[in-house]
Amino acid sequence: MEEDMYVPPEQATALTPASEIARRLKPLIGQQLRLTGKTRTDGANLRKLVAATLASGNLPAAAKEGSWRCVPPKGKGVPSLLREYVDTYIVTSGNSYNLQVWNRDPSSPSVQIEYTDGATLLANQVRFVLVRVDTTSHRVRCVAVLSPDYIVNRFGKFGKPTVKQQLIITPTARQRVYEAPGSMVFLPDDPRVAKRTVARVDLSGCNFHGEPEAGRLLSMEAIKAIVASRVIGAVLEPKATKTRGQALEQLVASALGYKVSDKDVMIGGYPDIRHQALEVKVQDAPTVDLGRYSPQFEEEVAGCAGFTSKSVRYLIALTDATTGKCRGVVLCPGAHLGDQFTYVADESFKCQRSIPMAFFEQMEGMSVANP
DNA sequence: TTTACCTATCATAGCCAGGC
DNA sequence: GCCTGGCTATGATAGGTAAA
Repeated sequence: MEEDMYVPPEQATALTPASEIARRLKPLIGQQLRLTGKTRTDGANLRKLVAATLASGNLPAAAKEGSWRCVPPKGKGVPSLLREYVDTYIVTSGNSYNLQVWNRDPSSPSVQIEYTDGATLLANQVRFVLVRVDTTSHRVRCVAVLSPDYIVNRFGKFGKPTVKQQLIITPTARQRVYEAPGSMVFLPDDPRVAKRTVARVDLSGCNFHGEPEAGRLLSMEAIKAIVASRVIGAVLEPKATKTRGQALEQLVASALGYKVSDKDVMIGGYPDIRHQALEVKVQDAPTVDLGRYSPQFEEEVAGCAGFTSKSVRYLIALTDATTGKCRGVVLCPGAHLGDQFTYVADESFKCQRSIPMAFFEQMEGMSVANP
């Protein structure tokens, strides 16, 4: 049964050796795995395929209920195929494969599974099963079973963990914004910030990436008026996912009175329009990626003196997925985002390591362990 | 069983350092 | 100074699960 794959082995020492795992996964070579193009689906299908293949052979005995526990809260970052302590990854196209390991540092000895007798399974013991699938024939081209040590020795260390904070604007919450007066949910600055703001100022000579300046910080009310006339109803090309954010940034910056060139908006950063301590986002999907900073946790913002992640102002434009038309706007200091919407409970992080595609070319048609 | 919420998945854009 | 490739960050979205 496949569901047994989600229970660790009775003995931490009873795991099938990597070389044997590779041998058992040999039948996958040439097998078809229908790629849907939906990343999450493809990843899940691969995991099921590997689970079923392993489950059809000899597995270590399953641990008894109550004899073990997942150490990380909610099992975050623990490999999914626990019985063989394996995580699966799908490799498709490109010149290199970006191996992304979520919520654990793959080369650290941090405890993932703890048995009541004191035995443990550690993060650096996980076996990585990388399966390359051909994007046109949808057939498995090779399987590599790798240990974290091997990956580090051969390709270098995993990169610095990158943090991702998320906020959810549910369809219901989105509807509330659409139906709010002026299609806008608006909250003013904290009084401490408000007294540093002005109602109007000529910004044409300023760089919007510069630090906020006394006397040149617009009040939220002023920004609100500009947004109402220039952003609500604006169309942000739906096809250009990655550039829509820049398009909005450009639109807002010029509406505020800055002189903006294409080059200016290419410079990312937090907050986007630092001179106004204003972070700008376009959303047609519910998940808002906040990136490194989240107003849920107050932090000084580097290069934005006097502001923290809670006082930085957020402008979130909610657009229609098909037309790209902006149907509502949330404009408020970061501190208030949480009153309206839901934060994803914990922050997530990932460690990345790129692996050249040539590595997989070498093992075409093979299933090997730490070659 | 169905729905709603939360999280994990892979792709890729954009930045940056090192080589020429 | 330009090009290349690796690293980091951001992006949409479906799977998974808890609640209804």
